[in-house]
Amino acid sequence: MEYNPYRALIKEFRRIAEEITGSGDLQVIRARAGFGYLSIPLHDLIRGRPELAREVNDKTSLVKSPYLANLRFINGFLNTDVNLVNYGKLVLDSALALGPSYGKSPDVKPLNIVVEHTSANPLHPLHIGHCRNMVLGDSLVRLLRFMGHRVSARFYLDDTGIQVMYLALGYRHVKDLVRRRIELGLKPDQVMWIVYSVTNAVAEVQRLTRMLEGKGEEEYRELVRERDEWVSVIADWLSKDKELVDSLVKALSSIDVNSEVARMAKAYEDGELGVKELVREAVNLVLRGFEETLNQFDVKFDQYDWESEVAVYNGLAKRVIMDLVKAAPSYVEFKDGVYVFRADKAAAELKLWDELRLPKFVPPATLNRSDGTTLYLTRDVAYAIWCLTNCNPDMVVRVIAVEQTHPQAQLRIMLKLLGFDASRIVHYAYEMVNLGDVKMSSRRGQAVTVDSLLEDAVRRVRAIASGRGGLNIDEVARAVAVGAIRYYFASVSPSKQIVFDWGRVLDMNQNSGPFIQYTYVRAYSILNKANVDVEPGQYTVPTSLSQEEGNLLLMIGEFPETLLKVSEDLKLENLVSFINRLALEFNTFYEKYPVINAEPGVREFRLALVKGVRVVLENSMRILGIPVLSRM
RNA sequence: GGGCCCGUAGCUCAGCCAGGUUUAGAGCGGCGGCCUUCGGAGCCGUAGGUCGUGGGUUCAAAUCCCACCGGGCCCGCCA
Repeated sequence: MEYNPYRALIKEFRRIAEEITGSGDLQVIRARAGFGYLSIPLHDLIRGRPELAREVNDKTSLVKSPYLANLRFINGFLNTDVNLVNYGKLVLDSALALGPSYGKSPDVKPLNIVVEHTSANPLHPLHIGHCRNMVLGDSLVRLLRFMGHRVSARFYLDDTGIQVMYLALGYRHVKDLVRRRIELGLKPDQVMWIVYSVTNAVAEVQRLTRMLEGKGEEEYRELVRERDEWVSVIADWLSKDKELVDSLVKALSSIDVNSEVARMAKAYEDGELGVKELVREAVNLVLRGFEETLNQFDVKFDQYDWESEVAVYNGLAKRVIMDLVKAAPSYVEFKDGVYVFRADKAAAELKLWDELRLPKFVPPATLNRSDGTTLYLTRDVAYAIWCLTNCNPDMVVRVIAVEQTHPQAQLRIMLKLLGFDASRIVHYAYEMVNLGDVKMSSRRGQAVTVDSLLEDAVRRVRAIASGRGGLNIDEVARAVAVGAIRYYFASVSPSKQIVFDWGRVLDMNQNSGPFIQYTYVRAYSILNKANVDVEPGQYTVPTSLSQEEGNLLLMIGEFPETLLKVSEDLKLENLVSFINRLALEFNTFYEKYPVINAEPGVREFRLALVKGVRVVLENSMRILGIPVLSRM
């Protein structure tokens, strides 16, 4: 048995090649189709040494190895096939014996890892941008746990930001209406979205109206145009919930929203009781909505870190500024009541680019508002310090949109200057999700929510599944929809922008979550019907294998190595494409060869093979959070 | 103006970090087939590509380097 059969195979090949060539440090690559399975380029070695080339060529036929076959020297490459009878047995025995742990690499040193993800501001329902974050983050959590690391999944809850105060202010005036709607079954974050967006719109209308005074004609027109946009935001919400919006607008009309919000922000940071209660109540309502959505996708957090608790009330955020002044006075400027951190200067003078993986340009950062309240970045530094101190992580993976590259770079520089090991903090950046040519704006009420995406997917799946009897359609539809959505977001490199396309997400054909689930069901039902449990060693690999059987053995053998690389690079999309290839190959095999009705001997082998495929599919699905179904 | 990311088939994307062999891979969509066999959300076949452009490095470039073109994001009291 081997935890990583592929690696064992490579080791064997390298050993033999080194023996033949008398040279060490050879690089094994996958052979191109038609040239065997593995290959070692020897061009450098044999250049100008024809006698060595001849020697290598002669020696290949003498090699004896249980795992390698048909070693030959072609075009400067040492190519080899695999002895599938022996290697295939090693692979299957390993997959069968290890089962749910097949793919784990026991020599990976277990680390303490914090994965912080989703971390949406508690203002409105999660939208498809958050969905990408959530899927990536939760899959990383599952992946790293599978590999044996101790992972803490954390949601950084920004309850201190100015935007939350808009939500809380609006909520103060329509509490009863909000409560009634939630009691009637509306999702709390959905209701609070209206409150947040309308309050924001009223604030914008007020601000723009004030700006109109004494402006020239052109500027005046521009401001009115901008104001009209916000008026139409209110109008849109009005058409959805007239009672709530009417009474909210009426209540806010007598208030200077912007200055009240600023006052509340200060009061909340100071821990003033009334405001604190109000904000917590509002935030908790939105959070209840988040959790409903997260549960649908089986996303669990070990901890919600409330920013006010981990960064503000403990005084850390303010101390960050003072400590920075002390530790790096030449990089902190003070003017007009505001501290500015010269990240640009620090990065350049201390040459931190490589150590902290910084972009070549990092802009300066303002650390506080002139009214004394803290800014997000400063609180974020405080949170990082809190996290490094309290969670004792070897690595902190933060799933955060790529547009925050600069603030995240500034954060690492500050941490470094404050004496912390900032290189442990990894900004796992993902590109944004667009709706065609419009950028989403939850503030303006323009966003596709995760809930609506899921419901649409469920509807779509129901249409396909309704023809099948004897199963709980609703439960299955939900699991398949979740699988489709998770697969889609995990399959695209985080560095690529996504133009959101319902058709692609809801595609249930090959290269999709449902396709993987379906393939698993096929494997499962064969094994279920055969009703025998194949154990390691209870079968022999036939000498005449089909192409498909051989490919499946090789792929099962590659799984641990693939997974190891995926977990080192944090590239989930490579796991996705691996299982898609495996599923394609398995379905080809499935169509062509009987398993249960195969002749004795072959039957046992094929059952073992199917079981091996099932093990790899199941482990992969668990890592990607694709629900595992036995019927669908 | 500066920095970062993306550009591969009509469309959506792997492959690039650690270059490798003669035909650069998937899916969707086209077109043509397969329901007497373990579940057809499947399978088989077929058409479709100057790997954005131009240089360079190399025995060898989609992959590394440089320049340019196209798209996106960021660049001090939002997050």
